[in-house]
Amino acid sequence: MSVQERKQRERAERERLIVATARELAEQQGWDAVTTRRLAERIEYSQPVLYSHFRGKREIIGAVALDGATEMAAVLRAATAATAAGPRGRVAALARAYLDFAAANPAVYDAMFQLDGGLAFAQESTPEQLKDAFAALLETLGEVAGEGVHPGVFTEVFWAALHGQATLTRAGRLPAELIESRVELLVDRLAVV
Amino acid sequence: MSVQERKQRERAERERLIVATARELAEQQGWDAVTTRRLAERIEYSQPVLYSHFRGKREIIGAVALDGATEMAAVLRAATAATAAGPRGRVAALARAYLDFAAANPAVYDAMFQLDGGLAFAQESTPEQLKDAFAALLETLGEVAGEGVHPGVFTEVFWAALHGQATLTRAGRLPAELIESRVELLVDRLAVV
DNA sequence: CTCCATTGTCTAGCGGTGCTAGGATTCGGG
DNA sequence: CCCGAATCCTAGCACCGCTAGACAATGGAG
Repeated sequence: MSVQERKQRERAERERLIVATARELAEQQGWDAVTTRRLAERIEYSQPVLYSHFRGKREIIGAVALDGATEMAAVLRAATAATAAGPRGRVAALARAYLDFAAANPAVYDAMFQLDGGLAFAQESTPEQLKDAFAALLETLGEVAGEGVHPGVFTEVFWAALHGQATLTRAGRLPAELIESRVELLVDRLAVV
Repeated sequence: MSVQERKQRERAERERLIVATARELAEQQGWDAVTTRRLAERIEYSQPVLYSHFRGKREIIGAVALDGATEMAAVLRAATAATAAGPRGRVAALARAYLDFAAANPAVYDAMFQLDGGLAFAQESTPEQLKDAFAALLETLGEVAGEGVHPGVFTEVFWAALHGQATLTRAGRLPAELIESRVELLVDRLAVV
């Protein structure tokens, strides 16, 4: 029995290694550089080993996305918890933390929201990590939805606005200089305090 | 002389054919299906012909994006012009037209804002078509920026918010049912009327 | 009208991709 | 100790973007 358990542990460990390596490689050189060959070489196994853990490349991206969601949820909660000021301050802190996370972890952010990781969204079968990341947004944003506005819908709108700024800024579609004034404007207008 | 002119015309015509075919194929089966081989087959020339018009696939995507920008600018201006109601009504019409365009032409929208078409953004060398599409947004949104708010920055924020909704909705990240209430909320909060 | 140079186009191929079939090897249980 | 099962790798498929070099068509000069 113990032997089987050890093997299972080693297998799980190797799976974590794959995901971590994929993330690292994507963050260093972009997702285009994450090929199954390079990834296999980095973990010092042959290509087919990857396919004994994941159905294919898309599932690996999905795994990175789930890791990222967990991390993002923690980052967002930490940011709002650290802010003593009222709702307005918490929302501003949340927005900045979100954009900072996206800027600091572009590959992970892409895995979550830009690439196809084969994940379900906004439905029952959505993985727990994604629901929780959304919940982290909802906790703070629900306070400032305003009367008669569904907190969930408000969170979606605010989130989409942040997402737009995150992606357009990183892709060079929005000038990088005025990031701060854009997030200020967004918080001022959307949040009801 | 006339012979050369005819050849030039035919060449320009073929270039238009390439771009139109790429767009059509992308809209039908997604950008992944737009390979140089398939594209060449559809226009009934061999692959290398594509490279006598464009540096590579990315430039073809860029050409589709420019076409899309021209079209989008026209659509947005038509939508606002057709609305008699005041600034609030024009902004709402603009927002709906934008989201409709993105939903109706997903491949073109991707070429413009999601994929790498090798285009410059938000700088001097930005192609005229892109500047004009942004100008179309600015014309209507500048009216409702509110006092002390730079119209350009306001337009960027509003645009990013729309872009976020467009991409997240299409990728299944946001439920499709509440599109209308999300755009309503966005307009109500962001626009100062 | 003939010849040549230029232009245009195609065939074939390079190195890369995601993914998989099938053989070799290792290893635990009887 | 030996056999069967589990594990892993080599080799290869079909496809990708892109390009070198052979070949054919064509317009201009003599």
